[in-house]
Amino acid sequence: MRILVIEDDKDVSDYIAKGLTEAGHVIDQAFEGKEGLFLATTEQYDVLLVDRMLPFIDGLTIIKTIRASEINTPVLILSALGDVDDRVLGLKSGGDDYLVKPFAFVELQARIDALSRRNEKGLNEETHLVAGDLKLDLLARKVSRDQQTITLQSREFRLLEYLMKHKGQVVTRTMLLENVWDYRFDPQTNVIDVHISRLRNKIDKNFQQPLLKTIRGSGYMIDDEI
Amino acid sequence: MRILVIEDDKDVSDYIAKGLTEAGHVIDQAFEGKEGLFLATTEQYDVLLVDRMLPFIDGLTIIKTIRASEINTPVLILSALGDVDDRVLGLKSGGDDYLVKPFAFVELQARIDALSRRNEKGLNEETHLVAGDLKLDLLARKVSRDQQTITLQSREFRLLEYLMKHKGQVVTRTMLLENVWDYRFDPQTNVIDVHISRLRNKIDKNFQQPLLKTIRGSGYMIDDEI
DNA sequence: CCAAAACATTAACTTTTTGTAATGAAGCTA
DNA sequence: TAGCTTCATTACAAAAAGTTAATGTTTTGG
Repeated sequence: MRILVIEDDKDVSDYIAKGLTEAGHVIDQAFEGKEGLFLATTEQYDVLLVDRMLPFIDGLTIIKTIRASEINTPVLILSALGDVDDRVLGLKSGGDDYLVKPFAFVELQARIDALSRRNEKGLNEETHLVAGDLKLDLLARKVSRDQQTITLQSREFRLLEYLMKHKGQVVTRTMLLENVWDYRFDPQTNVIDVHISRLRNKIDKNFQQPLLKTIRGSGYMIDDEI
Repeated sequence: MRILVIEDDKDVSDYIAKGLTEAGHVIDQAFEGKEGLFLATTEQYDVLLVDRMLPFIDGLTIIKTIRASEINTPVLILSALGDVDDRVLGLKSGGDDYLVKPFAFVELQARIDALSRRNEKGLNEETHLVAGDLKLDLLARKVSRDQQTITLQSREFRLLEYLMKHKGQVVTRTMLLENVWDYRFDPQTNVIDVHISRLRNKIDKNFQQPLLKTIRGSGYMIDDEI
C-alpha cells in the first residue's frame, strides 16, 4: 500500500514511516504543507496521514484543497489537538478519521487498514480513467488534461477509452479495428492512422509529455511513464 | 440517511435515535444482537451503529457475520471499552470507526457523516438508469427495452438520460433546452418536439406501455407507473 | 362543435463527423 | 546512404446527425 505522511516533526514522521515500511507499505514523507499538497495531488496514494499543524499550509487546508480537486483518497488526521471540537472540525473538513497524538502504533495500523479496506469496495466500478495528468470521465464523457477541458468526437473518445483501458500495453491495429470500429476485416485504409493523428492533436499537442506513443511495427500505447 | 442502531441500553439508544432523527435521518433500533443481525442483513442501511456488548450475540460477532455475507455498510462501533487494544480489536473485526462512550453527540454526527461521505463516492455513482423495462447503461452508452437493444444518437441519448434522471417528474422545455442543448435562450423552433418524436419512435413504438408521456401545457415525463 | 393552442410528424436543408486517398516524413536494413 | 517500409498529415468527399420549417393531428375551452 502506498501511504503519504505529511508531518513536520521529523522524529514522529520517521517513526511512522519506519513502522509502516516494516509492515510492508511504501511510504512517502512530506515535512511541510506545500510539499504535502503537491505530492497528494500529483501522486497516487491509498491513504494520506496528515498532521494538523504544519508550516506554510495547515493540514485542514490541504484536505479541503485535495477534496475540492476530487481526490477521494482516505485521510487520517493526526493531531495533538484532541478536544471534541477539534476532532469534529477535522472530520468536517473532509478527513475520514482522526487520531490523537500520542497514539499507539497498533491503533494507527488498525485505522489505516480500516480506511483502505473501505476504499477498495467503492472504487471497483471504474468510472474514471487516468494516465498522467490526462483524465477521462466515462460517465460524463468528459476529457481533461492538466485542468483544461478537451472535447473529443465519439469515435475519438472510444479510441482513447480503449487505449486508456489498456494503459501501458501495446494496442494493435487489429485490436482497434475490432473493438473501436467493430470491423472483423481489414478495411485496407488508414482510418486508424487518421484518428490517432487527430487524437494526438487534441491530447498531446500543446503539452510537455506525449502520452500516446507509437510502437513501430506493433501499434500504439498510452503510457504515462517516461 | 437510514441508520440502524444496535444498542441494548434503551436510554442511550433513544438518546441517539432522537438526536439523529432531528438531524433528518431515519433510524431503526435493535436492542439485542439477534434482532440487530437480522435487520442488518435483511434491510438496507447507510450506516450501522453497533454497541460492543450486547445480549445473545456480541457486537464484534455481528460485524464479522455481516462482513462475511458481503455487506459493506460502514459500521461505527460504540463502546465503553476504550483501551487501545479494544479499539484495535474492533477495527480489525471489520468496524470502520470506533467511538468510546460517553461521547459528544456532535462527534457522533461528524463521524457518521465522514463514513457515509466515503461510501457515497463509490457506490452511489449511478451507472444504470431504469424505468419499467427500459434500461440505460451510462457507462456503456447502451439502451435496451425488454431485451432488445436500441441505438440512440448522442442527442437522443442525452435527452433520454435527462428524462430518466428525472423519472416521475415533469421536465419542462426550458429544462431540456438548458440541460440537453445548453441553450440559455429560446431558439424559437421545435427542436425538442422533433427529438421527442424520434425518441418515441425508438423507445415506445412497438411496445405495449408508453413510457414517455406528454404533460400538456408543461412538458414531458418518463414514467413507469400506469 | 368550432376554433385556437399545443403538440406530432415529415421532409428538406445545414452542419458536423467520419472516412478515403494522396502526399510527405521518419525509421530501418542492406 | 539508397530504397523500402511504416507511420503522419493534409485536403477532400461521403455519410451521419442535427436543425428548421411547413404541415398534420389532437386537445381544450367557449
